[in-house]
Amino acid sequence: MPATHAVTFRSTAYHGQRVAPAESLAALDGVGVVIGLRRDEPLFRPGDTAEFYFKVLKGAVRSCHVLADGRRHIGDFFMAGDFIGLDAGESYPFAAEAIAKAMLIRYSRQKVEALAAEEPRIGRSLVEIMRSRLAAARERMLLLGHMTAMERIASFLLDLSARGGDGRICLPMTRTDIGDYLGLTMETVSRALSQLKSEGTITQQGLHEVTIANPAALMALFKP
Amino acid sequence: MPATHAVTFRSTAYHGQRVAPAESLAALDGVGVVIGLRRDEPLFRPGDTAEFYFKVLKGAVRSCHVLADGRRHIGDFFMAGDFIGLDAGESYPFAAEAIAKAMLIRYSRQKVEALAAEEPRIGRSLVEIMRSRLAAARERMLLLGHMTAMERIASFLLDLSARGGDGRICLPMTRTDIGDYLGLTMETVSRALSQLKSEGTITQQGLHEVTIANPAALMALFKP
DNA sequence: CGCCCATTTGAAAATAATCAATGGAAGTGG
DNA sequence: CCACTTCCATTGATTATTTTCAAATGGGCG
Repeated sequence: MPATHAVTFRSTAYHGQRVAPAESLAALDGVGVVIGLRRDEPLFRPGDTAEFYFKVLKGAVRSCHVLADGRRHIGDFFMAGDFIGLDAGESYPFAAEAIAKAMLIRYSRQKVEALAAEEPRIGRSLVEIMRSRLAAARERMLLLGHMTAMERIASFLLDLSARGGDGRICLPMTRTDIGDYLGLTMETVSRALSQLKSEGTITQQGLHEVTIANPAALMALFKP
Repeated sequence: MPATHAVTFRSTAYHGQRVAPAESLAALDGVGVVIGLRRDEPLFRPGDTAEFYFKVLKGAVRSCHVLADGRRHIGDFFMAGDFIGLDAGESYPFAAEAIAKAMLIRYSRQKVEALAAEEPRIGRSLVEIMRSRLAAARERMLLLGHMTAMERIASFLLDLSARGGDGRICLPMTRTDIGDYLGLTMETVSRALSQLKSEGTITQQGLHEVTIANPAALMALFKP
């Protein structure tokens, strides 16, 4: 298999600064298997033995947790370049499902751990990645605990924009997904987006793509 | 210095299962300095170089983040046995202050990292601790994003009870602290506690100590 | 091309925040 | 050691934001 999946190796930090790409993890390339998923197809279920790590190549994946009474929480959206499962223990504590048609690499966790044991740099990269995850988690707790609906949406859009690269933001997930990620209802998400649209802060190109027309206005809404 | 601080070495997981004590970290004992803090005295401020790790021996510490408009978020309450700073990068991303008179051990971070570099088991313990922190963070995101006020309070009490050991729960922090930790106002916290008291689910021994009279009732409120 | 499902929008209801006043505990200084 | 002062907690009334319920619109996929 050519170097297709050796090229980009982004950190999986969501909010906050991106850590330096863990170059030492490049040692992992070549030990992975490519797999494909259809929309809504599960990658794994909660409680499954955490035998693998994954990296998203194309498409998007969500991690989610469903409560006894049906409420659903989405822990993360994983886009191209993001890792899944690095922070699992014995088994995965949540489910992972494809949001849209997706392609991933699957790494044997055992092999990675073995590499980490004999090559301290890999172990350190893992720690670095986990640090950045924790930083992201802290920021998201702040968001979920203390921000208004509009602030959450603004933060979400800025975040995706920072990850996606240019101005066009791709939103492969549904409004319900976004709501379950931000602790809001679908309706509230929709209303917030509509308001941003009517104020001219964002423009919409189809349901699943928006552009930030006025970044300053968005940033003014989100003040950490 | 005697083995006073080699005795208990609890994981710092907040919610969720406790990981096995990281025995290999016992190698750290003997390299720490004991320090004391008065009520509200800062341990460090956001942006300070993260030169040290700390372990709480006695008392309690909070980590907090103040937004531009004055809203305050408390990231964690650290009680006896808990570690502070393990997940920091170059500098601390938040402030840490004593909630009540506290005693801690201060470890040189450099020394710990050096130990970790030559002794993979220590590195692995760090990863384990961070894994459990991430698991706790995930659970708290779920809480902050999808739980009602009463559910948050129930979870908080059960959590403290699990950490504290026996039935008596010590609440050294103010109601405002609890609110800032759970994403609620002081008044909402107070009302929820009053309701639990009037229902006979908890009893109160002074402002800063409660007992769970009916654990089943609390657990019924908190359903993950 | 047509059906189905996600989205949008509106109106009503609920939860928690805010505003406000009282009561009580802890800590200070004489 | 006691009294004073200050801060914290409690409780009540009101307001605001978000959820819930409901209907209509529109896009995307087969």
